Amino acid sequence: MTDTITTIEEHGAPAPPARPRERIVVQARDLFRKHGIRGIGVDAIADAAGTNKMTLYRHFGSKDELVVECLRKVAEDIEAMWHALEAAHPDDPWAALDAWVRHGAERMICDRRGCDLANAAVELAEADHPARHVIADLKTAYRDRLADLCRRAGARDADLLADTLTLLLEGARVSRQSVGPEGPSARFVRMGQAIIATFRTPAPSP
Amino acid sequence: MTDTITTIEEHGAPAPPARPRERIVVQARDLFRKHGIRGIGVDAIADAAGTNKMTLYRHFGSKDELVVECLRKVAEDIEAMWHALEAAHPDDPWAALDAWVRHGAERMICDRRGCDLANAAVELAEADHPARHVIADLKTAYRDRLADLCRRAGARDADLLADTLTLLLEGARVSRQSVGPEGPSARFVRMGQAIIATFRTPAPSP
DNA sequence: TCTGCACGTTACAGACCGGTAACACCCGCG
DNA sequence: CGCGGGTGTTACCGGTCTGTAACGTGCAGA
Repeated sequence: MTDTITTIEEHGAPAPPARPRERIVVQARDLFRKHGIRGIGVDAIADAAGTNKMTLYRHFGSKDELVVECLRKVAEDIEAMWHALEAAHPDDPWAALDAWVRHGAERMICDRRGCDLANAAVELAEADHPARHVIADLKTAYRDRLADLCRRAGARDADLLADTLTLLLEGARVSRQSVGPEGPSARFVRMGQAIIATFRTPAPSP
Repeated sequence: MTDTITTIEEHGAPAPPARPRERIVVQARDLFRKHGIRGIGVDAIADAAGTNKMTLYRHFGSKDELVVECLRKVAEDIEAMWHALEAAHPDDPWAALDAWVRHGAERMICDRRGCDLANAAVELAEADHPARHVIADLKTAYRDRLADLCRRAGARDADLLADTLTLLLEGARVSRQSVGPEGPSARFVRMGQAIIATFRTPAPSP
């Protein structure tokens, strides 16, 4: 019985996960994020995961498959975020919307790079890349979920509000990569809250 | 006196420009846009420009230099857009703002890929890439120009309006690459006009 | 103890990339 | 006519990339 296994088994898995497959995905997500998908090679990913290229290719038939798997993991994180958000504000959709805005801003603070999904869409220019369907599906699901929240809140035009907030966040995250955190994205929270307030009143203009 | 030169001299330069340097830049912009900067090689660019890699390297010391030159050309187009916009609405900033929104939407219709500057910022993940300064400067200049227009129009909070519109357009162009033209970006004009209207009234809420 | 399976290691293939060297060519200009 | 600069051509270098082959190893479970 080696130490490596006992230590892992003892306290969950806070450090590197035991199985090579998970370690690869974790490291791949990190490195794709830092260097871009085209900017890092599978060899470096396997190395960072403490394994080797051969094992990587035994789990993922190609680099593209690994990319898709990483995007799916991103989706899981997003799903968890939604659950936490709705659990924190079960009966107050407006508060949930406000929390969504603030949460979006918080995520931006730590990250120099923006949204993994959007970045991948930009980087993988080929129109038939296998990741593109995944990206489109996830982004659409995200918007629909936000629209559902707006609808439950009784916003004036829930779909338009959801679309506006979606573009605002998307823009903030990409703007950060162009001009940094001091640019227009710095006032994302104020914008979001102001726009939400606009959609809260029944009908201001005739 | 050869034909090639006379024809060019006669009717401006609608077809391929005469000099290899310009042809290279034109083709590079097109191919960078279609395949991404990392997705196309200098050899293919030189080929598309009807010349060869050696000539390309005689004009541009490196691929990065060519990238920077292309971004500068993008800036020239943006400059021309601003001139046209302000010339069309010399004394009506609100109309100019509205035209800006509609023009932004028009540019999106034809383009599957979004903003060259933002795409480059996403793709060139290295923090010290020579193109990053160019991108940041141009994006900042763009925002400042929009803010100036908002200020001249007498908007309630000109800077916040400019930032909001900037993020909205940025988001629309990147969203298109994720979910296509039927996504949230489809209603960019409505959003922009609604937001501008909000900033036009003196102060709606106490 | 034996067997099977996941994993590690090394080496390699084949392609593409950015960038350079050397040389031939053509054409305008003096 | 000769000259020089911009251009075309070919070949090449060294590196990196994705992906594969072949073989060795160590552990787990029967």
